[in-house]
Amino acid sequence: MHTIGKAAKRAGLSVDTLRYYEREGLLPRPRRTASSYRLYDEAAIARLRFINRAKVLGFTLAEIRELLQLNDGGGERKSVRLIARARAQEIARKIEDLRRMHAMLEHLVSECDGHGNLAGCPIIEALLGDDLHGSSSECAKPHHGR
Amino acid sequence: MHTIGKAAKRAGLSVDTLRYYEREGLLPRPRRTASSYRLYDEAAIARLRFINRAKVLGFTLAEIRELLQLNDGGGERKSVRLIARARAQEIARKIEDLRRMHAMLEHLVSECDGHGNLAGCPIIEALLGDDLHGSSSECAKPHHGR
DNA sequence: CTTGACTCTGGAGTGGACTCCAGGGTTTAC
DNA sequence: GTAAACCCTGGAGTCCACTCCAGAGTCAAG
Repeated sequence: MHTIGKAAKRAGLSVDTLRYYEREGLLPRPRRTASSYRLYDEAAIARLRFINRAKVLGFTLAEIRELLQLNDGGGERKSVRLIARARAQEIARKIEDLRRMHAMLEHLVSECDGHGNLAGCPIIEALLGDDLHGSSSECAKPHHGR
Repeated sequence: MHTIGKAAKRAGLSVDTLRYYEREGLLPRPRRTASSYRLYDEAAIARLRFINRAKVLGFTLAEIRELLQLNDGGGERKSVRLIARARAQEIARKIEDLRRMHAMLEHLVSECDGHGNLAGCPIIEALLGDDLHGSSSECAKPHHGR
């Protein structure tokens, strides 16, 4: 049994974060000592690690809560798979957005020799003008959310 | 000369956003009518478009302010180029992070047939277990910032 | 017995980029 | 003339995932 500080250390999180997760319903209310110190067992720490891993994969806390509820309530694989797939698709979209941005920036940087004042600087020109990357218009606003 | 609503529409922003940008110093204080309605000319609208384009490229408002100040103050190409390059590098890093996440998720999803209850679901297993993607350990936390 | 490290609670603050509100005044269309 | 649609200001609220705080209690080492 670990007090909050040790549990936090073992899970790689901060004490405040553990209490926050508890408030947010990602962790069940833990057992307490007589002096109302929280006590965490190995299962609780495994749960914290689960949360951490899912965060690394880019899940939001809301999704993680969903995953945990599925797990706690004996949900179905189908649901978990769906969440993971949605996440993967969102990430793929985001990557596409970023790749477009990156291409435009690289293009602009490559066109700019970095000498002289701003008059005629291709980067500024591009920002001022009507076209951002030469000609075509597949330049959409990035998708929002996360 | 446009009042704020029309200027906002032409720039593809909201009225509130225009006032916000003014407060934040991205826009100079505009001329006013006798009844203190803001008036925007074409130059102001061009500036708004500039801001919008830069946002599409993923610049933060702070960077955009910097870019605008450079432009207003007759800065040097070198500085602009530097900002753009830094931005491009950040984006490249972010793309790498997302790619890693995506690969892991896709792997997990492909391993899950989507049938049955959660016992033995590879996605849940991966989140619970000690390894996230088979074996190696190149799975770092995503870089933070933006 | 004291010091320092730990824990508790409830609540406030952070940042980035807005977005919304109340409580007014103004302009335009019919 | 009146209703709708616009504009003004200052300030508060939003989202997310924390992070920090004050003020108080508890525990382990020396």
